[in-house]
Amino acid sequence: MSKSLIELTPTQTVACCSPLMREPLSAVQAERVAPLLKALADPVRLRLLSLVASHADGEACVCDLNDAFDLSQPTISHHLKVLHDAGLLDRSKRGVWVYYRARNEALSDLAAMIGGAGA
Amino acid sequence: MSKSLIELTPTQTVACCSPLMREPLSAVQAERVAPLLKALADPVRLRLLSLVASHADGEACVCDLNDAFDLSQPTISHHLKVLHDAGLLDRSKRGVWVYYRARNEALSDLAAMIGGAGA
DNA sequence: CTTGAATATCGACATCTGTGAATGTCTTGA
DNA sequence: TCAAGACATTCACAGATGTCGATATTCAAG
Repeated sequence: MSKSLIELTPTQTVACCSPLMREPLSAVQAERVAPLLKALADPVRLRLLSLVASHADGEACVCDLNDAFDLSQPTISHHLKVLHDAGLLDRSKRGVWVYYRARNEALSDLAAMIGGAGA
Repeated sequence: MSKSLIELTPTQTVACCSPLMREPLSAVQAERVAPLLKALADPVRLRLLSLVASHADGEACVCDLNDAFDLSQPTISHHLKVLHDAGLLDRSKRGVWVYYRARNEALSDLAAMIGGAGA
């Protein structure tokens, strides 16, 4: 797991719980983490991310994603962009089709910082 | 850990990764999880929650929290209410003072469902 | 080069959200 | 009973967000 979201302090070595509950988040840290949560904090985006992440090859074509919702194509495109801009989805274009892939590292980092360990 | 956020399926027994990446979230599940993330998805609330969670006795007085921010008292009160309504903070009044306590279970449930296991 | 299909971008709109000033509600102490 | 302090609620407002229709962009096929 990468250590990008939170700078590790010496105390970390005696990890007892997630960074969130170990010591107060600095304003800077909070400003860095909040956008990721904001990107996740929407029912449609949660389902989109889950659809992509749980898909066979770990990636999914936008054409498939569009059909899974009762929303317009631009709206789905918008949500995918939000997830991509937040660093939660990777994008790759092959021919006319665009495939998105979940960035598992980003997800587990986020999970670790929220409620990590056994806490 | 409680199992409130996501109903467990038979597949769960062969857990390989978080619910989010194991299989597509249903619309109902997404609608249930999103509000929690929404409550967390704000820099001020992240710091508030972290302040409370990492505080000595696991709880903190509003009077202390107010001083930690350059925001008006009503604004802090509002954010605390959002966290409380989402089920992330417990509230207890003792005398004139109000103490908030982090609901660790809610946090670890959330973490588990986002990026859980080793994924 | 033109057509058609797959995505993205733009413009507009209603709704939601973060914030502060003013005010209300409790509770303690005099 | 009154005054003062701790916290919540209400009101108002600027800015962000989700959505769609229309349009632009990119690519493959013919």
